[in-house]
Amino acid sequence: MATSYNHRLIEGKWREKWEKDPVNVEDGKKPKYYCLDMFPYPSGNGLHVGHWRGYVISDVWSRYKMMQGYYLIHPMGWDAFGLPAENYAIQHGIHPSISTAENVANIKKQINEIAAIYDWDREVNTTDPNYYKWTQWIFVKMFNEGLAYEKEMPINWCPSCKTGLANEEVVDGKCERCHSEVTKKNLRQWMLKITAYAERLLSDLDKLDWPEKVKKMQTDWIGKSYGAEVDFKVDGMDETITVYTTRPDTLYGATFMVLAPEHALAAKLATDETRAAVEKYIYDASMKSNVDRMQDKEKTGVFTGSYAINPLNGAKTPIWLSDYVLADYGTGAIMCVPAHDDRDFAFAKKFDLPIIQVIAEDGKEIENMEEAYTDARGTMINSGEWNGRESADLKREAPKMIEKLGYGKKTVNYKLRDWVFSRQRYWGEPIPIIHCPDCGAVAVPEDQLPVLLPDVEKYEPTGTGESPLAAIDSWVNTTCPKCGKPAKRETNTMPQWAGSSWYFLRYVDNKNDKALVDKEKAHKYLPVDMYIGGVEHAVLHLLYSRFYTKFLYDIGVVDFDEPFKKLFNQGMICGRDRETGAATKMSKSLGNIVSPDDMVRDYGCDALRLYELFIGPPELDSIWDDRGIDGVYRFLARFYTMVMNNIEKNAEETDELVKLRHKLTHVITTRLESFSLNTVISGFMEYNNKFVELTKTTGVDKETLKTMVRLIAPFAPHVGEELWECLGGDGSVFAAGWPEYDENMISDNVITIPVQINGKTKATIDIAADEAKDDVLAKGKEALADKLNGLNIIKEIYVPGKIVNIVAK
RNA sequence: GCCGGUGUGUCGGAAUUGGCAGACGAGGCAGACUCAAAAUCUGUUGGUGGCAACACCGUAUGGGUUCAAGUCCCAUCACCGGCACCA
Repeated sequence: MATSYNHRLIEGKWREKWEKDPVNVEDGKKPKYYCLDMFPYPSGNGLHVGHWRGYVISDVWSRYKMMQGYYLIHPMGWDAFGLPAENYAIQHGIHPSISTAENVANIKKQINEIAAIYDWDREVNTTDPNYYKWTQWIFVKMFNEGLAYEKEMPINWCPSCKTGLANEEVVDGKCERCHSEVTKKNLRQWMLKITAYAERLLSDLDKLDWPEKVKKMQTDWIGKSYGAEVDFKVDGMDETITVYTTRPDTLYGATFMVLAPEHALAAKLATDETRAAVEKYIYDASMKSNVDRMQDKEKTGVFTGSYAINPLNGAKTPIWLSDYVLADYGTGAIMCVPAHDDRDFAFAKKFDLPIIQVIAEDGKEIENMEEAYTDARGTMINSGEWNGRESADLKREAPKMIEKLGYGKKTVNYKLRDWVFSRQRYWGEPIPIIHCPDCGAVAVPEDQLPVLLPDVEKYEPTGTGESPLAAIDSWVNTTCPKCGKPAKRETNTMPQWAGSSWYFLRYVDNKNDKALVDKEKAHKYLPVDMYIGGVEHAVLHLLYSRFYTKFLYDIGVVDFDEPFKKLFNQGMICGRDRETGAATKMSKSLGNIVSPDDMVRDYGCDALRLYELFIGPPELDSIWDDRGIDGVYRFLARFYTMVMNNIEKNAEETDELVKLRHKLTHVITTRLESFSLNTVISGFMEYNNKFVELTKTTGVDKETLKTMVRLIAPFAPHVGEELWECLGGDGSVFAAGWPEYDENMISDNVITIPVQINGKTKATIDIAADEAKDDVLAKGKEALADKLNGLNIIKEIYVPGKIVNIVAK
């Protein structure tokens, strides 16, 4: 009698063995494969079963690659700077470094329960001075290249976190982290000139094997548009206003102009009559929060009293101010063509401004226009020498024509803004800059890095726009590295994204104190072949990392300019809302968190790994169901027993079994390659049922069992190793190679196909795979003889190997 | 508003990309074992009608293409996600 499946014994045994005798070793001959997880923030809450999913997926993929003969880079580390640790410190008076260290230890223990094949020698922690030395080093390099610069400007400010935020961190006008409404604050900021990379960040997306959805999100975020800048002279003033437009073809339809209230000329355009109203409007706009500004769908505005001259036809168009024009996009000024733009139309209606149609769908003017005609297709009208032309052609040609006429220039614009990089918080990398009254901002010399984050007594953000570091005089006051005179340190810190924008590089050379990464190692092990993590980083982390990598490529640190060749986004695992039963994020407050520790104790790591995959398509969100894990546990137990019974039985290999073995290998490999991991598991179950049936009769031979065990090993590594040993396999199952299949062995000689009448299946017949069409049709008709009786056969269809359909009346 | 995605039994989900809809699992029902329960095993399980063989209906809704549609086309609805005055 075979022993039954005992996950505790098996898993304990193999954990010890793997520790002593690692399987993923470099021999200098194997090609490398770098499979990376998005590293976690070491939260005090620990992991729930949802966090496991991505790690299981990446480990399965890693082990598969390892079995295919690759040397694996599969590291793990900690994105440990950030607000939660700091908030915890504020509440409990414990230094963030201490709570962070505790959390790291705890989560590391939890992560080890996954039995993922992480190489802990490569571990990194963004809060380690030996790590953030290089985070600062990159900043200094960017500063030297003019990509990091200081600017005083109104930025997104979270009143609850009391810090500035990047554009990317504002979601629906709210703070990405705490969901407070974001306000504006005029602050001196460190900015990174990510816009200098806009074009490359956009066009290089083509090179990437990423989900289309993520590429699209980045494309939209970068937001490239083609158009023209057109210069309008201000009537009676020695000033020119340049507008940006994507529709220069509609220039004859421009009946007014609108400037953002923040535009440099805004106040200057006011006349004596309008001055009071203009100044009030500018002031009011400056007081409005982003949310107010977005929520006010109703257009507001004020007439400046001045007019601009349309360069094309000399028309005098009134200049207005309105906050629907954004100061920091394009030129902060637009020409308005109400007939062909929804917003301009609404504005014109509200303030009773003229509307001139210049594109007509059918050559005729629309009477009493009720909405703008925004389609670019049609014929030009009311447009001087352009009349009669196709507007789509004109749209394409107009920028060049305007440039030739000297009225402006062809240009492109991006929605992407420069990256607000300073945070007025404690728990982050100090920005390595010294402010000297004489020399200005001076970078801390490289040999003096890292600028250590000093201890403070009070972590609280001040709310004044200064970081808590500003209160430590002994740290702030220093000397200028250039002239030696007294100077002050920059007290802002970097955003959490700083450390995570390049961590994947450091894993391959994490102890190097001479360089960010050794060039040879970088060349040998990088870039990342497969990156696995949640879709929530689609524009933030993934865009920043691409920017950093491109910069490091430009300064010769690495020899590739995209960090992640392939990306996979796993879906979330949700809990159920206790009342509504709807799927919701697992959260403490909802009390629907499922702990992986409990699951591992009760069912074992292998069962939990299988269930994490079986639960649903890996790229979609799934809902956790406690009963579901029973199913995979039963499968593992039955599989284990089946193998044990067959070892005892010691059956002979047969042609049928060999075929079955090739089919199984084919099914698992193709599904795994297409990342259909849920159906990989159901495939195992299906074949196991077949093997269980066979065990009752002829039995299953050892080679077939060994194949199944090798195939299942990446998914259930402990069971894989245990059964491999029981079957007498050499060494570790992970060194045994991935089974291969022969295409010729996976097709059957005799196949069963359906026979239909008028597309409805009435019978099935067995045919030879290569049987002639006429024979098959004859067989089909014979099978349906009584049903075809009295019917007129109109058409007979045979799709080879698939189906017979008789069309009859 | 714009862009993208999804919609299949009681539930999670399959369906080689136009070829037997519901694989695999969960749950249910029935049975075996048991004093009993759990565990395990066996059978059954989309709906309606029928003793039955079988027939009809069925992949959000309405239409279409096709010998054949969950899959393709058109329209509509619902939910989810992204962007949101970017000129």
